[in-house]
Amino acid sequence: MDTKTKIVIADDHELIRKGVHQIFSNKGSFEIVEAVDGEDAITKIRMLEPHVAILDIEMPKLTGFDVAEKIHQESLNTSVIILTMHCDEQLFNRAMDIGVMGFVLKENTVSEIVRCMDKVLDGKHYLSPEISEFLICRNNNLVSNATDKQGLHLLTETEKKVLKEVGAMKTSQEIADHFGVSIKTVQNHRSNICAKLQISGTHALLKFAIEHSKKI
Amino acid sequence: MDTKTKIVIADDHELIRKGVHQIFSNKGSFEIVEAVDGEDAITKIRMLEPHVAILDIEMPKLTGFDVAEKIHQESLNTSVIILTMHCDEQLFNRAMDIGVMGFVLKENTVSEIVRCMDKVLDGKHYLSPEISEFLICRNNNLVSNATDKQGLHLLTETEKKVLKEVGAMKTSQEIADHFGVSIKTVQNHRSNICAKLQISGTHALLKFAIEHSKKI
DNA sequence: TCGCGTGTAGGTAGTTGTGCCTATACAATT
DNA sequence: AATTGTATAGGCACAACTACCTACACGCGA
Repeated sequence: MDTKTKIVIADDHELIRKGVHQIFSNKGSFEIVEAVDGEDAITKIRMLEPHVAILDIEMPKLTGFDVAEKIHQESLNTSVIILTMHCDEQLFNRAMDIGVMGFVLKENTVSEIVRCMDKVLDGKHYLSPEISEFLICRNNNLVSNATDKQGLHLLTETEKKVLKEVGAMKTSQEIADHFGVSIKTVQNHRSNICAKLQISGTHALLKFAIEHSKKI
Repeated sequence: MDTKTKIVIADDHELIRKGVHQIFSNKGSFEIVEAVDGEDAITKIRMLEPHVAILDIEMPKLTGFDVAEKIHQESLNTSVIILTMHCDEQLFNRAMDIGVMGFVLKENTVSEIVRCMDKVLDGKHYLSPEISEFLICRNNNLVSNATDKQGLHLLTETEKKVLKEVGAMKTSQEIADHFGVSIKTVQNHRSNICAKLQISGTHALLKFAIEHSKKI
């Protein structure tokens, strides 16, 4: 049985790689692979499919975000920890959108990286406290997202009510019963909503409704 | 000129009060006042209007939340740091709703409290990384309870990969193409996943996948 | 009054996913 | 050698949603 936790460390600075390598090689059951740039990283991640990939953002050829996006697109079973020097809100937001599990600053202590690894291996998120500020901003800004509102404000009240029920995982029939109308009416509303939101596909509306349920 | 930073420490445990007191009295320019319960705290905060109030949640007479709410209602110019033993999602959400600036666990290190104080005095938020998970859940409007994970660990690797793709809004056909297998295989995986997760209904799996997409 | 948006309702066809079967192949375990 | 778990693949009936149509009633503004 291979009980070792596989991790890939990608950073173009050898010092950082060695430092992280040192931290976890001292901790026992880790199988550690280093990558010197983004392409090297994604190649090794594809091969090994490690439990965790620790990625620098600024690397030659591919950024850490590019690598994280590929991991996500290819549905690789690898959690991403971003290790960066920059405490920057845009960078952080991009990381959250891609779905990284950890975000640690290089200025943080060694114990921070270890705690992050523990949490991520436990399937949880870990953010350096320095950047929790950004997450709170993100949290408070949820309602006023320009692109989302463009679509939503086009909807009539009835359509919004229907969309709300769709987001609550109700079928068209259930919605029709709830409002005392025909199922065809509900289906028409759904079609019209799709058209206004410019979405198509079998379950695009359901996904939209779930993701925006709090804003409707 | 009074250049000292005024802080009030409210906790019914003397040991905690003395500990925090010690930390900041060693750091120089702090004027520190202790309070033994919630009523004592709000009285002293009204009088002094300190820059920061460090509040325990569980205190006699008034909880830390009650005190924080009064501070907010009376528009006192005092930032609140909640210092608690419990890493609890409900408590955290309540704190965020009231508008506290800091949330630190007693199990955290001393340096954590100092960093928190620095950030809050700088007008920023500070959250213990242990609870950033809750904020992400809050952000994503997710529920992170144990029952979810109990289901997830039953899944095989292939099933997890399929579930991941489902959460990315891919159809069975697209997933089949992506993995180079038959659509029937994918549909079988979906059925098996539904059975293991004990969910049923036309779109229950899609909803589950979307809501848990970050954890798969 | 005419047009437009809105809410209502129906038709038909096609796609997608579920539920419930069978079945084969392979690996690990018993 | 038999069993179990996993991944693979197919059949069939049914449910749910989409896509693209028509149609009518109502109210509001030009």
